Amino acid sequence: MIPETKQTNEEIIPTELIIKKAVEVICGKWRMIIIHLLREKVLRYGEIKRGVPGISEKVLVHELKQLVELGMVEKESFGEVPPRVEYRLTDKGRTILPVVDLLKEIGQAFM
Amino acid sequence: MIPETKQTNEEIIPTELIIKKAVEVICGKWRMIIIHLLREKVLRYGEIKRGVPGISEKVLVHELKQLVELGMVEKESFGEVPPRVEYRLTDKGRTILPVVDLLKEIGQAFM
DNA sequence: TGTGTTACCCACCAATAGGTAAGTAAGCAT
DNA sequence: ATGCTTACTTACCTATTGGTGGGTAACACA
Repeated sequence: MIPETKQTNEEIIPTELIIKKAVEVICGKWRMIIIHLLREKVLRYGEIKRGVPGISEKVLVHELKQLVELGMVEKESFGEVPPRVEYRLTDKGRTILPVVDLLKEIGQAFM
Repeated sequence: MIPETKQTNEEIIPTELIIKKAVEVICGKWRMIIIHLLREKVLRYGEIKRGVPGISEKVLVHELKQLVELGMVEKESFGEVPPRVEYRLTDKGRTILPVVDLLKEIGQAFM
């Protein structure tokens, strides 16, 4: 059982740790749905909320914060009142769109 | 926002529900690691346990049960003492190997 | 003055996931 | 008799996740 993953001139991280991290990143009841929503459009907070029916405000705010922290989403606040805040996928966020697509394929088989 | 997924002559399931189900199926701290372990070998319970360091017995047993229920893993008990039990990936289980591979690629970027 | 708007925050609660440590069955070797 | 082996089970506990229902800022408009 030898770690298979190489990083040029850097430490070698065992596959299981990498998978664990990736699972951390993509999991959560709503996260992939939010990413999927943001796939083609820049959306305001309220638009995301309406696009993810069933999610609570607390969780949506928390998810968006984490997605920003992870570098997957960018937040832009315009200093207006009432407030206007826009969220858009970053390039890093786009790297997980293939996962979303795979999930769409695979999910069918388990319905 | 029109549901994009068609099933010939069957009900149309909204994309978000499919993604949600898929996330349910693949999530859990250890599940993808177990699947990855079983990728090329049929393994006994104890071998899996040693291959997933850190997992508790309770959780491992529970995960294996769920994977069997989901049809992703097959369990074979030989009526021996001390017991011998083998676990192997099913074809259905193999359908999520592409997800594991994607996770391996993506996980890197978030380490 | 009062109401609506929007994107939040907060205190509290419930459900689920995961961890710990002990025990069990049944046979074999000592 | 005793202990070793293996694949579990059980009771109990903690941590994380998610949900509920309220509040707030700051301005525009009636």
